[in-house]
Amino acid sequence: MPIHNEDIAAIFDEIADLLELQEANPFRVRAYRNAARNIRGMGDLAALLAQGKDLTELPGIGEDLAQKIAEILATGSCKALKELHRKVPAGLEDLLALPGLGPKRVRTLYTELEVKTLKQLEKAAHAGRVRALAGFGTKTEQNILDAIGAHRETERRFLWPVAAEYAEPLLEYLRGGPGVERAVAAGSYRRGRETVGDLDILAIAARGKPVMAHFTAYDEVETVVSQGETRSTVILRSGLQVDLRVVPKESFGAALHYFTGSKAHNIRVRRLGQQAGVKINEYGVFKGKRRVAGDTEESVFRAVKLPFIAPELREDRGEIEAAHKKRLPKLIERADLKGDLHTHSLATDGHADIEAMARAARDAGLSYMAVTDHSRRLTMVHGLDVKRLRKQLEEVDALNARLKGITVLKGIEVDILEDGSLDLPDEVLAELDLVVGAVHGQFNLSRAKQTARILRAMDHRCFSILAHPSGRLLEERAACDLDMERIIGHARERGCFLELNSQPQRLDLTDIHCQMARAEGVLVSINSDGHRVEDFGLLRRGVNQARRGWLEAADVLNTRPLGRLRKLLKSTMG
DNA sequence: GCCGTTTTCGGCCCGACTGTTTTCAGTCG
Repeated sequence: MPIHNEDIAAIFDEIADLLELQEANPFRVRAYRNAARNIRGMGDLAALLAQGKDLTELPGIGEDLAQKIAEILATGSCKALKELHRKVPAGLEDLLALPGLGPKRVRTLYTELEVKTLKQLEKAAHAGRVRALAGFGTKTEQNILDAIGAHRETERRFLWPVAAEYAEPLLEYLRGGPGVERAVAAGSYRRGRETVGDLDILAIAARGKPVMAHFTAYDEVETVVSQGETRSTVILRSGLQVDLRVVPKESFGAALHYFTGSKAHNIRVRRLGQQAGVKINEYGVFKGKRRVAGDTEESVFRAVKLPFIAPELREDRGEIEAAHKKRLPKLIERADLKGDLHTHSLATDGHADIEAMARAARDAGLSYMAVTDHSRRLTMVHGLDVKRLRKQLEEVDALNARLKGITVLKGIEVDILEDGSLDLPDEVLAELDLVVGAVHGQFNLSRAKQTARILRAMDHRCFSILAHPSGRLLEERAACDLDMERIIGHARERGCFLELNSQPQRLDLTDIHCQMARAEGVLVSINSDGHRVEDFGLLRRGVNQARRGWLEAADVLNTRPLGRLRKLLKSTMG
């Protein structure tokens, strides 16, 4: 069984939980958590180890953890974890997942009430036995019951555009609040993550109290979780949690930096501050008691001798080191895109004809658009067979003769069949400007088979772009088990391209895979996969993901003007 | 358990809110 980074990270997190319950040295606990977090953002550890790489060179991994990683990769498990499980009752660590319960309280619950499971905890709380414990009270007891209830409804994350639907009106509302000078979204929303767990909003006002009263009075607020003068938390009817922090104007930059995160990035920057002899918090940068910076984010970075780092990069994935070396990427912007290489029309499952799509693409500032309808295998959407595809090609010729300011390219989103062959014969594929290949079924093949399937498809002499490579649908369907390193390497050898699909549920490639593609020199195509005229607006989401993946305009295929693009495509078409 | 332009020991990011207290511990982000 292949061991993934996530498996190792999960074991380290579990060890951290169990150590906490034993009241181990908190810094030791943190070391495990840091390692788990770092591992989630790294290249495949199994492959690194197989290459003979010294794991202690990785950040947060020393002798001990390197040895544990090797052990997990070899055996799938870890003796230290089993050892801990012998000392801590099974299931106890699950209680830590309840908000409001940390290691101290869970331990008390166990030693005083012999509570080991959620069910036992619920029973004890109902019986009023929790409130009697030292340090607990009736309020805490009720909070525990509420938390158990909320825990049953599985944690929900919101796709970024969904979060935006709640965030933007709320920001407008807050801007109209008493004494509010500014209100902006920070957190993972500002970093442009694929999904947002809760919304962090930062407001500038001289006095916090009236702003908080205004905030909690918002008519979509269902629950006020906490309310202070500088920080409050509410839950909206939609289930979205919103944290609002209010700071004075001179603290805006420091607060924006701090609340934008990520946590890992912040810790790095604060540590740099310590080394430079300053203290960084959300109110500013301080030398002793004197504020030396903090009105803008730039001033905070300057205080630790760094250039401005774009929010999308702030994940502690090398941005600090790159900034030090003045090697930060000049991130791609939406205006850099010259075309879109994956769209649909009425011929299959699109909602507009090719002409309407082309006009919309032109209105979106693009100068070319490939129509890439589905192939015959997808009978559900009336996929194109050879005859219908040839008819579409004639239609495109006629359209190009007529349309000004936009060129329609001839393409297909051809199904990659289970054995890696393509769903249409070579002769017709060879008549196209580009062939976009995609997997639409048999997502559950083994890693070896799925990878081989895609490699074989890429070997086809007409293959241009691999669309939505992992097949994942956020919050719905997991990614296929794929060896992305091999696929990216193969794309480089073959001279073909990988898609970053801009549909909010896909955003596939991931940010990390974009970074890998860039490192290998494989161009990424940012496509809308548009099915309706409005869908060209989604390209912003794709560009955002590309920025999170460190891509510059030069790393993206469809930033090329049409002539250059045609040459690149031709080189893939045997 | 990790780490090092204060280096092999002694640090490890920092502040706010809640609920319990009556000056603070626990938890969270």
